[in-house]
Amino acid sequence: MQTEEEILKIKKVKNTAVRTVVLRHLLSQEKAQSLKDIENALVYTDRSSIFRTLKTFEKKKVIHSIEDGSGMTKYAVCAEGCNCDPKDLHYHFYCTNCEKTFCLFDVTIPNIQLPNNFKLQQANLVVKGLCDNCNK
Amino acid sequence: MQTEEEILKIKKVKNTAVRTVVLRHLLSQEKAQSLKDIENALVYTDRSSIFRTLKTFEKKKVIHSIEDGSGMTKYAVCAEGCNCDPKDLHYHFYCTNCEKTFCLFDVTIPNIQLPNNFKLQQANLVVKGLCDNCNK
DNA sequence: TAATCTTTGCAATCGGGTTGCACCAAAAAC
DNA sequence: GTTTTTGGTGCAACCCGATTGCAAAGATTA
Repeated sequence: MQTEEEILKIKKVKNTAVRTVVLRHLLSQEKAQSLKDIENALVYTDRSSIFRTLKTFEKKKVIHSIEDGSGMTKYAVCAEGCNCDPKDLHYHFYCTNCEKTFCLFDVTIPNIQLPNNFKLQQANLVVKGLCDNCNK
Repeated sequence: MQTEEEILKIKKVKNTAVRTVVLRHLLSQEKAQSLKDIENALVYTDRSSIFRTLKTFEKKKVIHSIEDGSGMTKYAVCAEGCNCDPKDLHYHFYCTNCEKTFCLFDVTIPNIQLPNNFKLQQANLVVKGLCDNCNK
């Protein structure tokens, strides 16, 4: 497991106080975090600083963003060696009742054959419905 | 081709002035329309009335909504016999440069095998990148 | 006709995201 | 080592799509 400092060094992002705590928070959470999640966790850090930090992280591929159907963009730390390639995609299942998001790692996604000369940058595959707990 | 009145009758939605013009507009457009699109087209109709009309239409399955990656919810009239089943799904491709949305009807989508007892209601499969025109 | 329910228009609000600006701290140039 | 430059931070304000409270107008029922 890499420390925050190591990750930032590898990804060539200057280490600052805000960046360290934001990255530490993201690393400590199991689930992808929204700006609001981070804001609530880091009460002494300004929202816009967190926001700009996330944008910086995303540009430098420290983290990637996820649209999970909840309406809020979520962020998660890239795994080691992750190039944010849209290859290892997975569906997100968003329960419209309990508002939880599930990552459907087991559902395979075929190659998306785009029309000629279209370039894939990102894919958000969001399925909405009722989870097992709410479907009773 | 059904008239607005016929569609509303079939779907058991009371016919009103606003509903007729909103539905007529949606029927007249090739592309799915956002609230703002409709607002711009129907200058004398109030935004919140259009909004509530869209919500009513959606509940009564006159139209369905689409998240195409543009950030604005779009609406389109259900085809005859459409139950808003998430069967005849297709990907949307959103060009991050020119901000146009493309429907990728030709890209087949396999059955999404959800975990036990999960219920599919809706799917938004949005692929983002550069379209052929912008990928030069 | 009177009472009730629904639709409509207006204004206000909400909430996630974003930006302008001044201040401050670190890095680079002198 | 001091000055200049660059970049990060905090605060407040703004943007914009979506949504709601409320009262007036219209339709429906008793």
